[in-house]
Amino acid sequence: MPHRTGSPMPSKPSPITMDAVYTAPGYLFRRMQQIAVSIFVEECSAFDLTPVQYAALVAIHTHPGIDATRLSAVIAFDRSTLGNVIERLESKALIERKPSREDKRVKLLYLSKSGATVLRDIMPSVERAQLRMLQPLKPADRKTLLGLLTQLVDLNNEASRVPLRAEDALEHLGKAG
Amino acid sequence: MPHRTGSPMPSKPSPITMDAVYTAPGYLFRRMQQIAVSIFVEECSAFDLTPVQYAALVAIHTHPGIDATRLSAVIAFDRSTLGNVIERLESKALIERKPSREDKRVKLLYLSKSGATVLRDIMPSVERAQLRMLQPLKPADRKTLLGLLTQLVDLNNEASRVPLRAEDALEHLGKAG
DNA sequence: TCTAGATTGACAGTATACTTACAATATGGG
DNA sequence: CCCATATTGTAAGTATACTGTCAATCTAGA
Repeated sequence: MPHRTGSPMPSKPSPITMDAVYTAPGYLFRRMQQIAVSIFVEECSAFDLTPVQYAALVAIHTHPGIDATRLSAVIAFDRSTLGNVIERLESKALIERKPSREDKRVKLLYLSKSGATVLRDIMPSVERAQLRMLQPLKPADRKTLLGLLTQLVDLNNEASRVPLRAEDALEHLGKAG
Repeated sequence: MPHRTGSPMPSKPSPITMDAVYTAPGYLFRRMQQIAVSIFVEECSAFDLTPVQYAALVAIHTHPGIDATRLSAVIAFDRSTLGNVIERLESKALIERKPSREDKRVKLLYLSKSGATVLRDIMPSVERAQLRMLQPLKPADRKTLLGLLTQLVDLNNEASRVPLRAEDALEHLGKAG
């Protein structure tokens, strides 16, 4: 078979079918994300918390006094998006924002009492949701899928616009407000 | 082991850690979706099409004269969301909307000439994007992951708010405008 | 046939998720 | 010490993705 170097070899155009969409990884990831959010919201409806708001609460619980920029790195959200999330959590009185003494630009984040209560109480519902997402698969397949997904997300970390930087969470420890 | 019936057995509360978030399927699906969109947009930047707009174009190409409600079932989007997507595709002149003669409520969707051209030309970029998403895995693992994901999305179809109804696409065939 | 109920597209509202831009503030090199 | 540069939070703009609701229209049962 002849093989040109330089520009990529023009291959036969693939047929444009819905099947090509349905079997594409990108489509499957989007679908699975839709399904996951739907299940989460349903299981946690009593708490009026979205998946993102839940993740933010956990991170603030784990890193009290973290600032918004570091929080965005720890849960891999965009900084701008996170601003709105924080606003909503504050308006629900689940978190508190206090200005830092050391850096006038920074607002440090803490769980409120009611935030800590909600977080503690929502855990069983969150776990139920996570189980339900994988429920249709055989237990061995669940493990396989989780393992491969974990690998893939880790290896593709830099490909996303907001890479996860879990280690950033430690940097606020010297900056108590 | 004692076992109460009625309410679920209260199990030991799990520790609240970021690791619990990072290993949860819901988190991995969200991350993977972020990464997939980022790769798609990067590879297809020359065409100024989002993944959703691309899927809509393919579906309209495959089912010319489909209406918005049926389109939403075929690509598993919410009907309201799809309205905006259609508007944008129309404003870019990639599709055309024509009122149906048989049903005054319905607007039928068709690819424009430039829509067909864009769709044909974008295919190689889309394929490159789909490959890149799974690139970090060994080929055998890519197959395994895709297989499990396909199963899971299919078995969880009804759990999402907007289940896929691929067969709905056929119903417009009697309704030519 | 006539009307109760369903469907269709549109709109408003909420919540991610990203982009770029900006002012206030911090920091480090010269 | 001072200024170029970087960081922080915020805001405006775009695009999903869902919830409702609504009016126009269609359809089917009594």
